[in-house]
Amino acid sequence: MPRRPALHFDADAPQLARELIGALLLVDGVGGLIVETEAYDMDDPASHSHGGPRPRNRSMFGPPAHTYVYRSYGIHWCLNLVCREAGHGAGVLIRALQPTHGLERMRQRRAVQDERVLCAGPGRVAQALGITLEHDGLPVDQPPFELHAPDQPVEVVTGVRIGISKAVDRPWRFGLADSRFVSRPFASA
DNA sequence: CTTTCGATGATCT
DNA sequence: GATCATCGAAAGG
Repeated sequence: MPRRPALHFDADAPQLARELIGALLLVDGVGGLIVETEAYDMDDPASHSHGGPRPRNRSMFGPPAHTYVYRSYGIHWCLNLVCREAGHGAGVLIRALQPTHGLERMRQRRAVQDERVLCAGPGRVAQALGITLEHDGLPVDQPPFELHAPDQPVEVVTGVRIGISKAVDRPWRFGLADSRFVSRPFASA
C-alpha cells in the first residue's frame, strides 16, 4: 500500500527535501512542481546556518515552514524552506521547478522562451517567481505563497549537491526521476 | 559538445 | 583579500 505523500516541516532537512519533490509551489499564483531540492543543516559545513545564527541566516533559525531568501553571488536570489524546529538552522533549497502556472509571467521576468530553462536552477526559480529579500521569513502556507503536497507518490532520485566546496559527498540533492526540468542531470542508475 | 570567466555584493578570514 | 548553495556569454575542440 503506497504511502500518501505528506510534507513534514518538523522533519530533518533531507527528509523534507525528499518530500517536497512533486509538490506544487506558487507565488502570487505563478510557479510549478518542485523537481529538484537540496538539504542543508547546521551540522553541515556547506550550510549558511553552520556556525550559528547571523544577520543573513536569521530566518534559517526561525520557525519551520517559513522561507529563507538570500542573495547569491551578488546577483541572484535563492529560496529555501525552513524545517525542524526554530533554532535548528535546517532548510531545503528549492533548485528547480517544472513550470505549470503563469508561464507568460515567468517568461517576461526571465526574458527567455524555453520552458525548460525557466526555473532550472535556484537563481532562475527566484527570478521566475519574482522572489526577493522581501519574501524572506514569510510563512509558506499564506499569501503570496502556496504550497501543496503531491497528490500521489513520485519517484525520487538522489545525488551530491551542486556548487559547494565543503561536505561535497553528502547525497543531499533530490530530484524527480527522469524530469527534464532539473538544473543538471542526475547520474543514472 | 566542453571549459572558462566576468558580473556583483554580502560575508568571512 | 578571498570566498560564495549562480548564471550566461564567450571561447575552445
